[in-house]
Amino acid sequence: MLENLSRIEVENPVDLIISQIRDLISSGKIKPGEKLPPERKLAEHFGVSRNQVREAINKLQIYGIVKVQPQSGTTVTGIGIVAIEGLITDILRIEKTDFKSLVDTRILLEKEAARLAAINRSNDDLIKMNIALNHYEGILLNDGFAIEEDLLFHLKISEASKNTVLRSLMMIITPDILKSFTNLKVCNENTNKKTIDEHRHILEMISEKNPDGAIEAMELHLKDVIEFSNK
Amino acid sequence: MLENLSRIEVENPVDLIISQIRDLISSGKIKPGEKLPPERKLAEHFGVSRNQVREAINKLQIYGIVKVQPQSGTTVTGIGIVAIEGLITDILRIEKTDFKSLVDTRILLEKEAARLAAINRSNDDLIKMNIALNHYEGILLNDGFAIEEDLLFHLKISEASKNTVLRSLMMIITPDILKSFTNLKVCNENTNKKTIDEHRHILEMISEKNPDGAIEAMELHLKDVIEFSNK
DNA sequence: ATGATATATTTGGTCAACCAATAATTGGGC
DNA sequence: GCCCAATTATTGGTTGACCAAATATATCAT
Repeated sequence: MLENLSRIEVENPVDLIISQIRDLISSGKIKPGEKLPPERKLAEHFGVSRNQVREAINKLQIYGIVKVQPQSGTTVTGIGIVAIEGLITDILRIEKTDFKSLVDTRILLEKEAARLAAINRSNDDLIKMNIALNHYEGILLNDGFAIEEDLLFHLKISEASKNTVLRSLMMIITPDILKSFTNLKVCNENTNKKTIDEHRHILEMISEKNPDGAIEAMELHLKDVIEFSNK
Repeated sequence: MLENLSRIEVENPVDLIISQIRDLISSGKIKPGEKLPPERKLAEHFGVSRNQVREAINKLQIYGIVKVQPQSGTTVTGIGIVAIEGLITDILRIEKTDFKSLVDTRILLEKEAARLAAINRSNDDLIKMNIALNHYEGILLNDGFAIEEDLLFHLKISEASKNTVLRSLMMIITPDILKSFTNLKVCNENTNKKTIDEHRHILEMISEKNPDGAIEAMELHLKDVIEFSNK
């Protein structure tokens, strides 16, 4: 009964440090290409432990804002100035990404993935997609919902597209899609039979190496989601 | 003279630990929702320090594979099973992204961004894009190259599209684009005047709220890059 | 004065010990 | 026998000290 009360969200000290460093960069005190102050100085300046500074720098490194060179220093990447423009704040409150943006972008990627898969798929890809699809159907008919397995099938399509970047991007947004769908309860039980047919149709088009047909099939499949996101 | 010799790339121990944990999950020894063994046990089992395990878990957390609960334990999230399928291996060899995939995907995103920007751009967006464009031209005419500023202009377009996810994805691939361009020396000085005109044309189309025109202009602008990636 | 070499300092990386909050256990009271 | 509180053990978080490599400085021979 208590889990729906507003959760007291204590601001993570590491995120605060990230913000501080972000300010250092965006205010122009440190320009791209220049070195960040050493971890010890930063720790002293912010009045925190060095490990927390290290953790913050680690995150910044993962996002590509800075590059650490062992035994030398941490430099602000040239692209940092690009990412700083808004990426970090996005990461800190990633839940604010609106649902429509997510769906629209997903559709953009999915259609292209289906098109490329129809062109580039190997026989091995076909087998893998089939396995994923059968697995999805099995779970769906038993439990009534199988969002994860659904998305897994879609990921196999992006794999078959042979475009590694497209696939990576699909993987990046997949968790968010899953989260949103679960939260908003998009899945609808009485559409199960329909979605299975749609999936089979997509796979068929890819199998036949029909790019336009694949796009069309994917468009049809995602139509419900589009409508849901538009309301 | 030595800096171009093949650098001996020692596999990062933290990445190795990530692989190990990935295996623990994907092999089914730990299922979504279940707890990961405590950090101390993992450290002992892998024969490494606890800090390294913590760092690995940190990364997994950033990518949403696991969720750490202080003083309680680290649980594998539901989405893990999807992400585990390949996301981690992507993290480990992110540099293997091939150039063609990168360019193709970029074009897909850029065209959609231009289209949406032509529909959704505010007057404020126009001002920002203009500033970015002028800044780009200034640097270009002085130094002869301004890839970063170029990409900054493109990012402003994705901002004007008002699709936050699309913008985030653009930001994610931007560093890789920059890296590839620098490595392959795609930029060509005698095309400077041309690219400036192309940029102005794109901005014009967005300003006029002409989606199709914006797509076309962007296509034209990226034509050189497409040709370069196809050879 | 200049150059190379040896030393000292600074750097990020690593580690083991400690802290506070939580979960599990145990003991007592009803 | 059952339930609740006090205690103990376990958890992730934090800290300061130490390490090896890279850099800056000083020293000395030329």
